[in-house]
Amino acid sequence: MSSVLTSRDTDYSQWYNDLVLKGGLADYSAVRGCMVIKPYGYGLWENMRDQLDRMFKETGHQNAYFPLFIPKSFLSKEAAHVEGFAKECAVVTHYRLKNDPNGGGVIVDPEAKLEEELIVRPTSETIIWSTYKNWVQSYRDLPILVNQWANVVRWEMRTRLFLRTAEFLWQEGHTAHATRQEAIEETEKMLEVYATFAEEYMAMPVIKGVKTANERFAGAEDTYCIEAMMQDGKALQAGTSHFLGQNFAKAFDVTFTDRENKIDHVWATSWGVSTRLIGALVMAHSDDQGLVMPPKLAPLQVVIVPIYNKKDAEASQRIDDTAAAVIKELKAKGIRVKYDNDDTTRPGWKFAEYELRGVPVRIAIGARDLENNVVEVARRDEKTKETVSLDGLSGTIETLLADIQSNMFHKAQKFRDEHITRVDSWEEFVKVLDEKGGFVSAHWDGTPATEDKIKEMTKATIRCIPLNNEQEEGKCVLTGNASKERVLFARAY
RNA sequence: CGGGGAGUAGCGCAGGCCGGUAGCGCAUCUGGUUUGGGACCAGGGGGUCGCAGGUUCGAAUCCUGUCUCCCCGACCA
Repeated sequence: MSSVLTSRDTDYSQWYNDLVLKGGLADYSAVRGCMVIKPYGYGLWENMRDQLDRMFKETGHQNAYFPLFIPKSFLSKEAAHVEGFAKECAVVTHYRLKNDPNGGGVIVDPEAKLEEELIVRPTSETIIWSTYKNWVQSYRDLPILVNQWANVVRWEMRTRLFLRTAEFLWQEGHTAHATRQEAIEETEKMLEVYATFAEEYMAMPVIKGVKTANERFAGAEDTYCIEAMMQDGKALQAGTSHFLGQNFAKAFDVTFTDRENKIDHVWATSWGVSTRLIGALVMAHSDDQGLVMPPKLAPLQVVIVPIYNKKDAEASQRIDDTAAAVIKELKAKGIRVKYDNDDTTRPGWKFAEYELRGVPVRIAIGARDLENNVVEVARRDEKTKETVSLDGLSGTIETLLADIQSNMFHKAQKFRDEHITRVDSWEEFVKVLDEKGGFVSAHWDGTPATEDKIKEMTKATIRCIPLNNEQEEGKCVLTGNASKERVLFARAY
């Protein structure tokens, strides 16, 4: 074995790194905190992006593009916003280099200092709302439903491949509305889009909820989120949708005249998901043999491996012919398939390699199979193999891919559900967090101070207050004060 | 920024305490045999030992400084 993975039990972090690196998703780069997304990882991102993009378009949004650079003064216009992002901004101060007169290569030209420094966007609310000001006069200019696919930079202290990098790819939707109600509906609608995407495409169950004040986006009135559960029992925020109220409209003076000829500030939302979803996908499904990709997003859904026999050229030809016919049928059904007839690696090597890469279905074809009009079909999720007739094979594979997709979801859902624990005492709370992990459903007195205290004592935060949460009288797990509902705590990425 | 670990061939590592001019596995190249779970045989190529100073006749090895990366924590999507 040339590429052995660390097992999840041995070292979960190392297992994750091994998967990302050896599975061919990404590499470390020469720049601290920044990663190279390799073709296989980028192919996965393209599939995610394309599907999300379709869903955004279906809900009435259009794509646009705003600048990478934001004038420093813009960022400071919304108080909470600048507070939230100031500590992690990259700043452009100069616009020119020159040769070092002392012979030390190039240096920043001190004479090329910018009048106003530019921030590399950590998010685009400010540049976008400064623009929307010019787009909106009347209620007839609303709503604005715009999304952009972009890179952003947040100078994180500690980074992890895909989960937290200094630069990452994402989409950010920014919408403007005439009424509070409409903006809230938009926020909820996009949360629903994210939840559907996570569950139906990533096969990753999520809990929809609202963030507490502590965890809210800087500048939002309400932050909605989808929270997922990883295999090590830690929670991961997979997407957020913010109701921004009139905060940014006020900061950038974006007003409109309504039907009653009254002037009001515009109501806003923003929502985003990032390449972090790739990290979520990896940690939600993969195993000690490597990645496990959900068929709907897998860059490669089916790989066909020929089992040649050099002494029988005629049989090898029949294998190639059969594979060609199978590929034609699969492609006709829109299935992403590859024929790996590279004769420099042997079948066993290929089997291991495609398992590491998480290709959902593998078909092996040898001379022996052809004599019986069958092939060997292996599924990655359950690591099982069976002999399947060549007749109607593409239909069989199509059904199998759908079955894998649904099996992966149900497996992840079962795991997630088993990792939601209701607790009613502090002892239990700490015990469950330490010994079992996962979400802990407990009463909380509703104060930020209590949440902070709990975080300090246990490193657990409130991941969300689930939507449509059951109302139930109870006592705060820490303070014993009255509480009307349970919230979900967890240690999180 | 604190705590831990590591920089020696493309990858993974040994050598270091006891200084003498670098080795193993995998990968790679050539030829051959092979192909149903990471093949085998034979031959070959590849390294200013992270960087900079110092000690010494001589430094991967000792000393000083410095840089980088990974893991854990504080900050966060």
